[in-house]
Amino acid sequence: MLENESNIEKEIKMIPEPTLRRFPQYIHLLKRLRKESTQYISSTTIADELELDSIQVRKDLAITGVVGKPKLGFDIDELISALSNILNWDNSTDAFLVGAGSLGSALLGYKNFNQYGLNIVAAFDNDPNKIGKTISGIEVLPLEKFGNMVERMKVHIGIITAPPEAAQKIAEVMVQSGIQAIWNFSSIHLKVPFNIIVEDALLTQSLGVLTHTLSEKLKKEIAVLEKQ
Amino acid sequence: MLENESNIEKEIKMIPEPTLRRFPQYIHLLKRLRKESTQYISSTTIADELELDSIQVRKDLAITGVVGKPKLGFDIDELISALSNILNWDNSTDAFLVGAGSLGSALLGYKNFNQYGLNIVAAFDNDPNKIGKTISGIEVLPLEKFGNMVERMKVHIGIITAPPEAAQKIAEVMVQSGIQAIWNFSSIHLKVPFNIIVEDALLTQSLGVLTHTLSEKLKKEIAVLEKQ
DNA sequence: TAGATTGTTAATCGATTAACAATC
DNA sequence: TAGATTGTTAATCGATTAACAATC
Repeated sequence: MLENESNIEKEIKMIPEPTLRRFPQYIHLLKRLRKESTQYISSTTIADELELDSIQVRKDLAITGVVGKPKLGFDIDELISALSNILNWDNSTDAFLVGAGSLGSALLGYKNFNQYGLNIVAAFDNDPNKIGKTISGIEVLPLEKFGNMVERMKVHIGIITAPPEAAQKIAEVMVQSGIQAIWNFSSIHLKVPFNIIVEDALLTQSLGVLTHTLSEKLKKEIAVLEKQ
Repeated sequence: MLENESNIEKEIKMIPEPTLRRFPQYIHLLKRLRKESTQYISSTTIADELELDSIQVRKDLAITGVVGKPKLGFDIDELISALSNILNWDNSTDAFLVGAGSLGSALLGYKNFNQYGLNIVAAFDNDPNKIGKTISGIEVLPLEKFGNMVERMKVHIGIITAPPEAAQKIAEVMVQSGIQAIWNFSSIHLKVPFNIIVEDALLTQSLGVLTHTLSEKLKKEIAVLEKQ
């Protein structure tokens, strides 16, 4: 009972988003290291591998509640299970996907998501050419069935891989059906009630940073050449 | 000549990364609004649409050099072209993709990238079952040909959609071949020389935020129910 | 003109980094 | 023990937000 209360307390203070975003990186690295049968790892090693600051790593890991041993470091298995628990990657959560185009099909074929707590159980579209097709073992259903099935299967996560013009409407259908969290792969900003979680995959954001940084680099190189 | 100098000066001060990451969002919104034939838009409207702070929007837009008109706002077309120029989305940059699995195939099929300055011109893999296949009009070539073709076609961008075990080695091949920027879809952290640009797509990071936030939400709701 | 909006300088906030004592 | 490493408190840094003058 007491332990339970302190757990709730622990969860009340929100994890800073930058920290939360580093957690998956830690998990990936730790799982790789575990295969090499090392039992302990120091914050310095983690920092080196991920090109972070070791103080930052220690502060991040402090949030998990796992305590390290001076001179030894942290128990890798302990870290993996603590981090997985925080991200809820130790449970499998069902999700419905809407938009069975190329990106949607890719996600349906990406069985690795199961490793990260996500289980895509059904796909929907309103294109008659796609409805009825089976992609990676999952049949594409007509969008009209979405609402009923969300209720019946108590699904909480919706994934939008539809084109931008359709995305907002799909989000609204999802919210009305009782979806609580949306993973948005469309490039538009979705407007949903405050209590609905939206996480944007933001592929074009990432691409923008890449194309900008590269063009700056090339410009600088040309500038240097011209000076000579 | 003078103008040229001031241009170089302008580009020397780096754009803060959070700002840079909002630029694609602005472009998406502005393109959508332009279709509705509005010519001007205020920072307040942009902020409302994207759920940002209007002061932040003004500060971001100030970086583009586009000046707004009091009481009217900013010229949408001017903003689009200034932002596109900064991201280098008004040019088309060729890219090679390595890893013709499900995610790689999806990206090959995603013709929208052309709109964002990226043109995937060839795909590579070392799986004999995939080599020779044509995906969305692009033939999958053996990885051994990568180096030669990068040199011949002067390609600067490499995209990694291979499994994590293979990713680091592919990155090294890319660097040796003269690739300058890598768009990394694998979950591992790539180690490359300091002057090579790496941008991670970080799908699992995004997924981690989603699954964590949802589980916290559900926990809270259960806690509230139990109190009653 | 009055009022909406821009653009800039200053204040705040929160994350990162530094410093250092505690520990095995 | 000596030294590497943890964990915490304080300092720094940079982005966000506030305040307000300038402008059409």
